[in-house]
Amino acid sequence: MSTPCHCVQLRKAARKIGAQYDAALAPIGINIAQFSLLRAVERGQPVSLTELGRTLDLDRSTMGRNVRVVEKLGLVRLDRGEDQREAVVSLNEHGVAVLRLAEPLWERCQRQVADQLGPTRLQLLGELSQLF
Amino acid sequence: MSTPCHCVQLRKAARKIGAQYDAALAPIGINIAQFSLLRAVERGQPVSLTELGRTLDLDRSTMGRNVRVVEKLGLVRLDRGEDQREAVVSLNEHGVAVLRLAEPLWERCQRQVADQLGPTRLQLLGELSQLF
DNA sequence: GATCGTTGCGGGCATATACCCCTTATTCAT
DNA sequence: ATGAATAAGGGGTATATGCCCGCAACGATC
Repeated sequence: MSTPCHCVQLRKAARKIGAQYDAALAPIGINIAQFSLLRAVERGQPVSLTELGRTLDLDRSTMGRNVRVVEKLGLVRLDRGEDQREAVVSLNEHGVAVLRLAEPLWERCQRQVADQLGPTRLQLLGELSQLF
Repeated sequence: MSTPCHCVQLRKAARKIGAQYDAALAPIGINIAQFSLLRAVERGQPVSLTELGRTLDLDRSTMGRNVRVVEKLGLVRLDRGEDQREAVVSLNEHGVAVLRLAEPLWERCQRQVADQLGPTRLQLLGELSQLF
């Protein structure tokens, strides 16, 4: 019979786990994609959209849109870089505050997921993301 | 320092693998989500949107939209069920033909991905999707 | 048979994601 | 120095996905 599609399996797992993280972060009004973005901004700030895209391995245009969302939430500032083509992103105070509030929620969820999966399968995730 | 987020890792892997399947299926004009949907329709036809959503573990409204896409591609037929509330989906001839064409492309990609991952990680991936 | 709770869909809204094309800015080779 | 190639963004388009709300149909109960 038909083997399950590896891709479909992976997407399903990603959806389910994503929903867990989203629920964990919901109390402060951000989701896991936004949390991940804010962390990347904090690590690199001020950082261009292209650079962010490289870091998070997302399309440049996707970055532009995702950044616009957190900008609308009032969490980041967008400026022009020295290179006049670049749009550089940094956290504003609100963004920093939200990130600090989010971190413990994220950590708790991260631990729960780790428990759900167990060490072997958890290691798989790291290996998978390395492979690509 | 900051541990990588399990969710972000998973999403990244899913994006990357998804892109491989999408590229493999591109010659016949469908993507992996649509392929997966067409297979589910064939297995269950005629099948209601709610039932499909349960099978694929997707939100009902998502199913409605995804089905509309393959309908626009001319691959499925939508009818009313006996229960007048139900919209039931079946493949039309074109849908069957496309599915038959897609299968070998999908299988090749599936094998390539399996090789990339190796048996151990592949097994873990199966376990992972079972967890949900 | 009228009513009420349940179920199935569709539409609205929002986000994440990718691709393509266009404009503008920078860089590089001649 | 100048013209070509390249890089950064922005906007358009499209799909996948989820939540919420409202409408319509169904079924059980009175």
